[in-house]
Parts: sequence; C-alpha cells; structure tokens
Amino acid sequence: MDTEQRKLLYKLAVAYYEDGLTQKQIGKRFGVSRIKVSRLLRQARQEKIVNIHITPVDDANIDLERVLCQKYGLDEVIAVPVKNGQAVDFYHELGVAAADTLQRSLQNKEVIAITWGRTLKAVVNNLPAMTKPEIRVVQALGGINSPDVEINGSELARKLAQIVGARPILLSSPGLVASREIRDALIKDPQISRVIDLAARADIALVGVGALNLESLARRYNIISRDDFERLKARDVIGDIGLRYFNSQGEQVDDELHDRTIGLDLNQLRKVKRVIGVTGGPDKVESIRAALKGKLINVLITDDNTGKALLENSTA
Amino acid sequence: MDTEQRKLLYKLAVAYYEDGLTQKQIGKRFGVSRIKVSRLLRQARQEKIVNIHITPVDDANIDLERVLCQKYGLDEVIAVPVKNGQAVDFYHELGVAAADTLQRSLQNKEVIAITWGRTLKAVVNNLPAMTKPEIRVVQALGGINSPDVEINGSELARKLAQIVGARPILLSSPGLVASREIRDALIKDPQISRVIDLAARADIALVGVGALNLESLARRYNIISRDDFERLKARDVIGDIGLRYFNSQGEQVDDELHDRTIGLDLNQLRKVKRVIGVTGGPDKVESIRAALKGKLINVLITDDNTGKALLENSTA
DNA sequence: AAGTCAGGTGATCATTTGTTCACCGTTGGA
DNA sequence: TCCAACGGTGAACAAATGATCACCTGACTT
Repeated sequence: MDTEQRKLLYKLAVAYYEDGLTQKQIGKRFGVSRIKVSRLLRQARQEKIVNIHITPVDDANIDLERVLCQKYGLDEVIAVPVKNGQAVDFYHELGVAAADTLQRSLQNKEVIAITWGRTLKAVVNNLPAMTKPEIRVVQALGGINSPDVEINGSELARKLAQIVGARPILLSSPGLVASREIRDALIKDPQISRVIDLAARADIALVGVGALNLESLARRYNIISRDDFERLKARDVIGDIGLRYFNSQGEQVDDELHDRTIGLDLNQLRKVKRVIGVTGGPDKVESIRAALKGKLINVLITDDNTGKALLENSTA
Repeated sequence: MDTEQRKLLYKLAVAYYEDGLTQKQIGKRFGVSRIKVSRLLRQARQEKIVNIHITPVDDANIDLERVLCQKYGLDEVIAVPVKNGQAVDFYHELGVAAADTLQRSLQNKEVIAITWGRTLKAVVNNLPAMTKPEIRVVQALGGINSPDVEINGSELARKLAQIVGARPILLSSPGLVASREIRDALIKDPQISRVIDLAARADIALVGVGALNLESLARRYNIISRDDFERLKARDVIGDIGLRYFNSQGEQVDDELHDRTIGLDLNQLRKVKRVIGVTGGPDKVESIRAALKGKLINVLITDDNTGKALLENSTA
C-alpha cells in the first residue's frame, strides 16, 4: 500500500482510538465523508496498523475454557483448578465458582430453578446474602430421600431462596414415585403442576449432572432400584439431570422411570435460556459430554481435569 | 482488583474484540445486562486489559505534525520532509502534499476558493485530472500583475477547474486598485460581488500565506507600493493571505489598502470550514504563526523546518 | 465503439453503543 | 436509629456506527 495511504490510516487511527474523536468529527477534520472514515478505520485494523491486544490473565485454564466453549457451543465454561483430587476442596471450589457466576447473572426478578445434589449444595453454601424479594426460586424436582437432607431439592431451594432474600416455591411431592398412576394423580394437583410450569419458564436453571454408575447418589441412596439401574444401562443411558435420564447423545430416553418422575423434563430444561451445570469428576466425564452434546446445558462449571477429559474424543 | 473480576473482563474483551460479538450477545451469554457489558468493557480498557496499539508509520514528522495540530488547534498539519533547502524541490514537495490532501477532500459538489502564489501553482500542477462537473472553483482575489502569469489568481482558478473537470468562476477585476472609489464602483457590479459572495460560501479555500518583507512577491512585483509597505510595517502588519494583511495575532489590520482590495477578506475566510494553507520557508515563520493564532487556517501544509520553527515560541 | 463488470462512492436505514436520568440499597455518620 | 451521601443499576433516550443499496466511473472485453 501507498505510504501516503498508510499515513492517513495512521492519523485516523490516532484520532479515533487515542484522541477519542468520533468518526464524524474525524471526517470533518480530514475532509472525508463519515462513511469513508469508517471504512478506512476498518482497513487500518485489517492492515494491522491498529492492533488490539488483550492482556491474558494468568490463569492457565482460560484457553481450556475457551476451547470447550467453542467445541460444545456453550455460552461459558469455568474450569476451576484442582491440583489434587481432594473431595472436600473439590465441591467447595466448584461451589465458589458457580456461586460467583450465578450471582453475576442475577438481576432482580428472575425465576431460578434448582435441582439437587452435593455440588449444588456447595453452590448454595458459597453464595453471599442478598435482598432480592422479587426473585423466585423454584424447586425443579420433587423431594429425594437421602441421608444428607441438605442435598434434597426442597431444602436446597428453600436455602437458596433464603440467602438470596427471595421467595421459595417448593414442590410438595417426591421426585420419584412407585407408579405412573401415582405420578399422574399428583401431576393433576395444581399445587404441583403450577410449580413445574413455573420451573419450565425459569430464566436460570441450576443443575447438577449425574452419571449412571454405582457411585452415583441415585443408586447409592437407592433412589432408583437395582432393576431400574440395570434396565437403564441396557437402554444405553449414560447420565441424568434431575433424574431425567439421557443417552450418549443427550437425548431423553423413553423408560417407564420417566413416567414416575415428578419434575422438569429435559425438553423443558432445554428451553431455559440459561442452564448452569455444576459438575465434575472422572466418573462423570462421559455423562457430562452427553449432556453437552444434547445442549442440555449452556454454562458449564467444572474442574480442569474434567475439562481436559472433555476435550478428548469420546471413548465410546 | 479481584482476580475473578479481571478474568471476567478478559473474557468479555475476548468475546468483543476477538470474536466480534455485540455487547448484547455477550450480555446474554454471560448473564449480564447489555449496559453492564458496555461498562465492563470500558473498565477493561482503563485497566489496560485491553490495549489498543497503533503501529507508527516510519515518518519522523508525524509527531511534529501532531504537536503542531494541538498547539494551534488545527484540523490537520502536514510537514513534508525537506533535507536541503532547494527551492524547486521545496515548492514541488509542498505541492504534492497539498494536492493529495485537496484531492482527498473533494467529493462531488464543493465550492473551492483559491488565491494566488507560487505554492498554489505547485499544488495545481501536481493534481491529477478528474471529472467533477458539479464542483465550482472560485477565484477569491482579483488579478495580479506579475511576470509569471501562472501564479495569477485567474490563471490558477482556471487551471485548477480544468484539471478537476469543474466550472471556473473568475473575478474580472484587479486584486488591488488605486483608490477606494474605484473599488466601490467595481464591487457594485454584480458580476464581481457575486463571485466574492460565492467565495465566501466556499467549502474549501486554498490559500498561500505571505510575509511582509522585501522578499515577498507582493513587494518584488511591486503589487504594493513602497509607501504601502512602509505604512503596513509601521502598523505591525506581519503577513497576508490574499493581500489581506494581518498583525502578529492574525487580526485584520485597518488600513486604506484594505479598502482598495477586491477579494475575500479575512473575516469571510475565517468562516470557511476548511482553509488549506500551503506555505513555508524561514522568512515566513512569523507570518504563518500569526495566521495560525488568528485561526485563519484549518489545515497547514508546510515543510518540517518551518514546522519545527513554529513549535518554538515567537521571538516577537 | 458499445457493453459489462469490478471497485469505490454516499444516501439511507438498522443496529449498536454511549449518555443521562431516576431509583435503590448500602454505608457511614450524627 | 435515622438520615444523607454514595456507588451501582437498568430504562429510556441520543448518538455513533455498520450494513445495504443504488449509482457512478473506469477498464477491459467483445
């Protein structure tokens, strides 16, 4: 390119980026039409006369997060650094990161749906107190019988609401019942159906991701029976979100369990604009991958080891 | 600042500047309001997380030009490099630079006013041919008797118009007459007054700057008499633009010469949005400085030596 | 010599961005 | 305990910017 031209681009760039003039002002000053200034400035960027450099923060996982974001089409990924695999720290770290992200997402009048699990408990416990009375916290899955009452959906929703200063909206029913008939009966109750409808319209959903294996709480706490477990396995189920089971493509699997579950289903969840999935661990990699493939989650909060594993291709 | 906060700023900056997302999209993705994205991006710039660097062009005068621009509140300054003080090259170089600037300023239907002089001749001679029939070139000062006919305003206006492919509008009168009465009579002629009126409404004025000294063409060609010269000197006149004389503050000086001159006066000139002054040389420094102080010129095209001299403070 | 195609132009319109304002919650002090 | 000042917030508005379109010009082809 012409030296004169380069010089002009330089001058325009200085006027725009350093002196902060508007394109119109620059056009007037240099006797060029406003639109031409716009084009010349673009050219200056293309010609690398203007360089925009972003100082990287010293966090090794930034790249990992970005690549994951792109690979799975996510809105945001946070991969917290976990040196050793210590369990206590692990949940805490995930909880802190998720709490931060959740807090940032809160304005004043959202509807937040929440499921259950150890990770979500950590999220709730790391959230600072707020006063947001117009926010509603909705329990997205019925109650769970577990030794640790604090991971129960009702308890989590209640506590989250309390911390946020919001109104809790709870599901007064179990998450899983013995038969389809019972489920149907419960669902007819407006007290229940209304809550689920509200959860389906949530602005934000805070969910964990379960794996279908012997370590999973659902199995360890006998929430699903051994028969259920085996049957799901046979149907290539790989994990769940809120007891809604999916296969390796993140598709909802048609099983009678589905008809005994009371809570948000996966198709409803997919419609929520911001689904924050907080989860990690070696045994969960494949179920997380499936959930991501199925676009069940928009924001993934996990640890770096899990993140790295997700970058590699599925072994299945 | 918080590391988490820095990380967020980094992510937003990458999304905005590298991935080219809009602030609205980023807000949606990160669960933050659009307006907040705008504020955070500004913060990222303040915190130097985002650095905008402009590659300097290898032209030593860029800084000089910029400083001059600021010091005198000009729109633009071009200081062409002149190693040796060779006269021929000097006018040619100034002409090339001015022609480039003028050309850039031309759209399609401007009115260009032009005065006279050696420098302007060089400008016109370095302009490439164009076809802009809607442009009008107006002679801003009546004719001058000089040995070199090509520096005469009529000739310059005619030639400029021809090269641009535009319509010339000439002043059929001398630039300086013997008495106020003659001037008044000529001015009454609509043929003449209309031209001056048009010049006063010009979009662009192309002018030289004269010094009031013995080297000046006005004196050498005896355009102004020895008496005129001495009288002006006594009135602290320091230079002229188009035979309109001004003092060291660039203010028009009240002298009878003024009433014998036919052409644009300084107050009219000042109203033209884009006055391109093409001029330079050691003997002209102080008169250029005065013209700049008086805001008679918006765009200065000169040589680097003159530019440097203008940076220093007046000796007067 | 006429046609046509590419490149560049400004006008117009739509989008994006920044600014201003009123509001709210918090904090620090009386 | 109350009040006032403050910082932060989004809504509404204004400004700036980018995208699209139709047009023109100049160069090359037929």
